[in-house]
Amino acid sequence: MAFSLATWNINSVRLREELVQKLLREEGPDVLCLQECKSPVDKIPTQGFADLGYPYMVARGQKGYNGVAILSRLPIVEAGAEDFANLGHARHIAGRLENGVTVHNFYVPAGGDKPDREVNEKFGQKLDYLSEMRDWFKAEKPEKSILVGDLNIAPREDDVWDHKKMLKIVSHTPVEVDLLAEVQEAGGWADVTRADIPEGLLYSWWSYRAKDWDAADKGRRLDHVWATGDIRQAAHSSRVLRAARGWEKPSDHAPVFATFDL
DNA sequence: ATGCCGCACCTTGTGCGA
Repeated sequence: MAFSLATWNINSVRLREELVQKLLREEGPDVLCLQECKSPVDKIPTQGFADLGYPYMVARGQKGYNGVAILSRLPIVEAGAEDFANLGHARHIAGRLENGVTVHNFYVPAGGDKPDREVNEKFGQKLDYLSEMRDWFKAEKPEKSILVGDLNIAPREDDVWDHKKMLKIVSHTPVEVDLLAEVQEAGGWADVTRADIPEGLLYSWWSYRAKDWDAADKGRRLDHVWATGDIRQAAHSSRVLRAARGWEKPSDHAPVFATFDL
């Protein structure tokens, strides 16, 4: 069975209900993982999604901030949710498909402005969150699993518009990039997007503050699709739907897609 | 160094995103 999957930081699922529906109608991924829903679970507008053929959802939510959801055409059973670093935030949900594949959907803390945990508590929380992800996957030894989400780190030089300028900017500092590599190593995760698209600049986020995001193209690749080693070869057809960043009242993130033959 | 934009809410300012 082949199934397609997308991950998208939606920046309010209620405000952008119609954009989610547009994506489901026009692109039709079998599974759509959303981050920054900014909604309690019982206020997520599920009816319209169900009407489009997506009756299954597992989610974690809270009022105003964070929030993750997995929408699916395929039956999905909840496999769990973790609260790494004990932040009390809705940043992770995992679900299992009937083919035995587990999907982990993450919204890693952004980390604030200054990359120094002595003066910026949020940066410390980001590092702690990643460390606990690493330790958890090291113990868990995930198999037949996909990890997606807004990891809020652009690891490679060609994942940012200017590597040297970004070295002290949160999301591309060496300490974050190294920790993300440790998470990857601990879970045996492969970067599906970069296996499919190994060369060249590739972004999934462009700031709202840039006047002309498309022409300036000062982006970062913050949104990721990973797979465990046992299924990494089944992945193909990765792409970033850059056009979605140009939709009316857009999210500042574009959806990232992959297909798995399993 | 700051502001730029845009979200939700304890809403006409504030905290957060990154």
